[in-house]
Amino acid sequence: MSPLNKQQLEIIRDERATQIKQASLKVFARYGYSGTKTSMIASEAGISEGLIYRYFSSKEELFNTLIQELLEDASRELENLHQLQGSPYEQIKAVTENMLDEANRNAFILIQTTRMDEDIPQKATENLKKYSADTLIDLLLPIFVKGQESGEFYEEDPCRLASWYFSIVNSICMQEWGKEEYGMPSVEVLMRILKKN
Amino acid sequence: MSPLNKQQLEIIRDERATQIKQASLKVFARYGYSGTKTSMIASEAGISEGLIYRYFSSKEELFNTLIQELLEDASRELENLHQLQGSPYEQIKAVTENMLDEANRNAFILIQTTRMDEDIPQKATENLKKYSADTLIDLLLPIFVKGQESGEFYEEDPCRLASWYFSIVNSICMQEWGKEEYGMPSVEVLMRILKKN
Amino acid sequence: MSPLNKQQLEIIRDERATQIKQASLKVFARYGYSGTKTSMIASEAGISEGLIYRYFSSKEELFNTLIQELLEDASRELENLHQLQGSPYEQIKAVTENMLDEANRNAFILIQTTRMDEDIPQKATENLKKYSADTLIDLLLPIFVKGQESGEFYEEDPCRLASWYFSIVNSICMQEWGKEEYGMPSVEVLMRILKKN
Amino acid sequence: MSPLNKQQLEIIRDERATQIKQASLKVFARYGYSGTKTSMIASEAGISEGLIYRYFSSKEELFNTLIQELLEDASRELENLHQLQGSPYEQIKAVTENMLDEANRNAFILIQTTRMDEDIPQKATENLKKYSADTLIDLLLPIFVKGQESGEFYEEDPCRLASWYFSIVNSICMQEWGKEEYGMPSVEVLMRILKKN
DNA sequence: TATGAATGAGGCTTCATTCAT
DNA sequence: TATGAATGAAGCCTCATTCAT
Repeated sequence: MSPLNKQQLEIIRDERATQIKQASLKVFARYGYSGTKTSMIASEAGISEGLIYRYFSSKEELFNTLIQELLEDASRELENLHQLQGSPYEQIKAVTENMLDEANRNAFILIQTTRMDEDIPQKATENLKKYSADTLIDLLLPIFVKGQESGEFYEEDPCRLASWYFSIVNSICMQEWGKEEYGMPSVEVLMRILKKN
Repeated sequence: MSPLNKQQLEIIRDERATQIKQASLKVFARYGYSGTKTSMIASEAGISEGLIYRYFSSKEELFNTLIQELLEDASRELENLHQLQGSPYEQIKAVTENMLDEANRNAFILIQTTRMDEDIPQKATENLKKYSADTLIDLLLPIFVKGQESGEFYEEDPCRLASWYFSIVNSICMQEWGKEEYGMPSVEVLMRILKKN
Repeated sequence: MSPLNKQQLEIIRDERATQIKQASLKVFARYGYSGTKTSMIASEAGISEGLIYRYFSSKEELFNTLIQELLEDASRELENLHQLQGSPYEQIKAVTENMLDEANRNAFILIQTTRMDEDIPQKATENLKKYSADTLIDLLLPIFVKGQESGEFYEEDPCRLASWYFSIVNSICMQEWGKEEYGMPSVEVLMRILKKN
Repeated sequence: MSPLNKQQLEIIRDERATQIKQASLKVFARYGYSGTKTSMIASEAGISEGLIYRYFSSKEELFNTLIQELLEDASRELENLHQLQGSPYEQIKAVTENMLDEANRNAFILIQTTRMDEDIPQKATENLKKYSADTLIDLLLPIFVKGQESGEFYEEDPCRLASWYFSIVNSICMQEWGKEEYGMPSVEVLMRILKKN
C-alpha cells in the first residue's frame, strides 16, 4: 500500500482524537475524574493504552480538552437561541428541553461533576468559569424580561430569576433518572417556577 | 502516673472516631470517593494517616460507615416530621428549609455524589438503596395529599409531584452555592412547583 | 515498526512469569513468606516492583502458585520412580539422592518452611496437605516391603519405617549445609536406618 | 501501700522480663521472626504492647536475648552430660531423648528457624555461631570414641559421625510431629545410624 | 501509527516504637 | 510501672506514563 499523504493522516488523527474524546466523555461522566483509569478510556475507545498519549499529552490534558470543547459546543449552541420562535414561555421551554435532552446528558453531567469535584485539573476549572452559566443567562435575559413585561413570568429581578431557574435545570440534568420511578420532572412543572398561574 | 481508665479511653476512642468521620465527610463530599486520599482525611482531621486504621479497617469501611450513619441520621430526623405544625405549605417549607440548611449540606452532597459515582464501595450503594428518597416521600405523602385536598397544591399524582419536588430540592442541595451571584434559589421560588397561584 | 505479534507477546509473558517465580523461590526459601519483601523479589528478578503485579495479583498469589507448581513438579517426578532399577536398597538410595540434590534444595526448603510457618496463606497450606509426603510414601511402599522380604531392610511396620525415613531425609534437606564442617550426612549413613547390617 | 523497695522492684522486673521472653519464645517459634508482631507477644504475655519496651529496647533485642539465653541454657545443660551413666549407647540415647523432649521443642525450633531464616538480626546469627552444634559435639566426642573402641558404634571419623548424627536429630526436632501419622522417629531407629548391628 | 510490557511515583495499609496519662 | 493511643517509616499495590518493538 502506498503511504498515506499528509491530509489523509491528519484525518486519521482527527478521527482517533474524536474517538478518544467520546470514549472518555462517557467514562469520565460515569466514574469521575479520579475514578477513571486511562485503561478504561482505552478499552472504551477500543484502542491500546499507550495510544492515548499520541493524541493527548496526559489524562489531565485530555480532560481539559474535553471540558473546553464541551463548553465551546454549548456556547455555540446558545448563540442560535436568539432565533428562537414563539412566546418567551415557548422559547425558555425549548432551551430547557434542549438542556435536558438525553443526547447532551453526558456533557452536562461531566461539566457539573467538574464544578463540584475539586480533584480536577485547575485549567478545567478556569475554563468552567469563563464559560459559566452567566453566558447562558446573559443571552437569555432579554427573553425573561419580555416574559415579565407580557405578564407571563413572575415579576422579580430577572437576573436572579434566570440564574435560579437555570441552576435548577442544571441540577436536574445531573441526576441519574433512569432508575427513578417517575423519571425526570416534566418541563411544564419546572416552568411553574417562572410562570404566573 | 496511673493509666487512663476504661471509660476515659472509650471517650477518647469515640471522640477520635467522630473526628475522623467529620473530617472525612468534609473531604469525601468535596473530592469524591476516589479523589479523596487517606492523607487528606488525616490532614483534615489533624492526625496521622496510620491512626485512621485504629478506628476503621479501611478507607472503604470508613466510607460505608459514614454513609450508613448519615442515612440513619437523616432517617431519624424524618421520623420527627409527623409532628410538624401548620398548613401543608408550611410543613413542606419547613422540610425543604431543613434539607437546604448549611449544616446538612455535606451529608446531602456526599449521599448524592455517592448515588452518581459508580466507583464506590458496593455496600454503600446498597445502603443508599435501602434508605433511599422513597422513605422521605412515603412519610410526606399525606401532607401532599392534604395540600391538594385543600386546594393549596397542584392536582396531579401526589407521588409523582412529591418525587419530582424532592428530586429538585435534592439536586439543588448538591450545588456549590457560595460563589454564585444569587446564591441558592429561595424556598418560596421552589415551592411554586407545588403551590397553585 | 509493527508491534509484536500475539505469539511473541505470550513468550515474553511466560518468560517473565518464570523469571519472577524463580526469583521468588530463591527469596522465599531464604527469608520465609513474611520475611520476603516484594522489593526483594523484584530486585532478585531484576525488574521493577510494579511489574510483579502484571503477572501475579498479589504476593500471596505468587506464593501460592509457586508452592503449587513445586508440588506438582515433585509429584510428577515421583511418578517416574516406578521404573527405577536395582535392588530395593539401590532404589531408595536413588530416591534419597534425588531429594538431597542441590538442584531441588530451594523447593524442598520452601515447602518445608511453609509446613512450619503458620503465617502463610491458607491456600498454600491446603495444597501442601493434598500433595503431602504420604503420596511419596504410598508410591515407595512396595520397595520397602520387597526390601524387608529380601532381608535387606529392618523388619517393622513398613509404613512407619518409610514415613520415618523420609521425615528424616526431608528434615535434612532443609538445613543449610554449606557452612557445616562435614556437610550433609552421606546417603549411606542415612540408610543405616533401613538396612540390616 | 508502702512503695516497694529496690529489691522487690528488681524481682518484679525479672518476672516480667521472663514472662515476656517465654511468651515471645512461643510466638517466635510458631510464626518466625518477621511473622511475629509485637502485639502477638504482648497478647500472649497478657501485657500491653508498650510494656515490652520497658524491658527490651526493641523486638530485635528481645529476639537476640532470647536466642542467647536459650543457647546458654542448652550449653549449661550439656555440661552435665559428663556425669551421664551407662554405656556410650545409653548415654547418647539419653542426650537424644533430651533433645527430642517436648519441653525443649520450642527452643530447638526457634534456634533452628533462626539458623535458616536470614531475615533475622545479625547478632542472633553471631550468637548461633558461637554456641553452635560444635560445642555439643566437642563435649560428646569422648563418648563416641569410647563407643567405637568398645565396638558398639560404627568405625569412622568420630567427629563426622557425631556431627552428622546431631544434625539429623536437630532436623527432626524441628518438625511438626503432632499431625504426622507415625509421629517422630523413635530414638532406637535413629541410633541405628551409630550402632553396629 | 499502534501495541502492551515496563517503570516508578504515589496511594492504602501495617506495625514497631514512642508518648501522654 | 503500666496502658493503649498516636506516630511514621516501610511494605504492598495501582496506575499514569514511557518505551521497545
